[in-house]
Amino acid sequence: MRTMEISTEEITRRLAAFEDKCRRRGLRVTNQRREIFKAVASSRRHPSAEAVFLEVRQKMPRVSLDTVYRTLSSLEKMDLLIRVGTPEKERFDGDLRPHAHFICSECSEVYDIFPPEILCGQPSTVTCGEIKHVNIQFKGICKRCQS
Amino acid sequence: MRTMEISTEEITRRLAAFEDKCRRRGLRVTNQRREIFKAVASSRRHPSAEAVFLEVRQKMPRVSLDTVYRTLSSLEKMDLLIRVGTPEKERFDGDLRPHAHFICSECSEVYDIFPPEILCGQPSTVTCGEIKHVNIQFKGICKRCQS
DNA sequence: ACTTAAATAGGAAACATTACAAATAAGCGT
DNA sequence: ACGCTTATTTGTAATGTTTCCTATTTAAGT
Repeated sequence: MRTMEISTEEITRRLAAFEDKCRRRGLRVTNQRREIFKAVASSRRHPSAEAVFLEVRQKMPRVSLDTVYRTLSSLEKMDLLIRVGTPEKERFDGDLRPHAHFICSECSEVYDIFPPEILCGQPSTVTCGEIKHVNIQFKGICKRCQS
Repeated sequence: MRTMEISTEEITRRLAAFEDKCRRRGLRVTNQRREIFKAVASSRRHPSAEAVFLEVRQKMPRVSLDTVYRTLSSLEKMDLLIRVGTPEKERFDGDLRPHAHFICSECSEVYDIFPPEILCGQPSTVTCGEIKHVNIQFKGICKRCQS
């Protein structure tokens, strides 16, 4: 299995970009935000809010779950992560490259599927498993809400 | 706007297919199941469980919410509908033709996008609205759970 | 260092969804 | 058609995730 780790240099670079983005928007750069961002950006595991909470709490034992949820939402608004809605709970992905997700209906694990695998794979099979259902979602603001 | 209604003949045909499918699986054909199936199959509105509940309750005032949830899940297992996970609540779609969904981030309305529109549309625009994020999901059973 | 508005912690609330035990009814054989 | 068996439903309680609220803390500019 491919490693789930991302290089320290990459994280440092993205952390600096994150802090820049906060300042440009007039948002304060707090330790909580830094740690929550790092937890998502450094993982390829598509962590849930609770997983992020447990991870961050190792370094900041007093962090609250509310802060985690609030911060994850603001990171999403800043386009620093995307939300992956699984049937049971929300999970978060710091990898912004266009890609699909394979969600296991047994264990709810989330696997990445990058374009070549989608385009070249057998009709209903990719290396992650057997595809049963496809759910392609576009999110944005509809014409009715724009006017 | 395109009509949201589906012809009575089509509904009758699909209802018969649904009853057949139940009997083949040894599931009892109850009035609750019939009404819940009809509510989803006859709508193009991607109703939530609560919307189905309110619709069905018009004809069956004593139907319970639990029955609606249970039945929607079994209809999904029977491949008679698909689940559309929106950020706030689950919604259900009786249209099984391969198509994508556009979810408004303001009002959470769900619009259908059929392949030609996806393939021929401008990069980040379809007739539903302005696309901000794409979430392509494949669901199935992963290799780890298969073994 | 001081000020001030923004952000956080902790607990309570809201929300959708599921679980449970008692009551009901579908489908079968007679 | 009648009753029997057991799956299904009902009504309510419980669960689990996410959000709200207020006092307290803290980042960042003066």
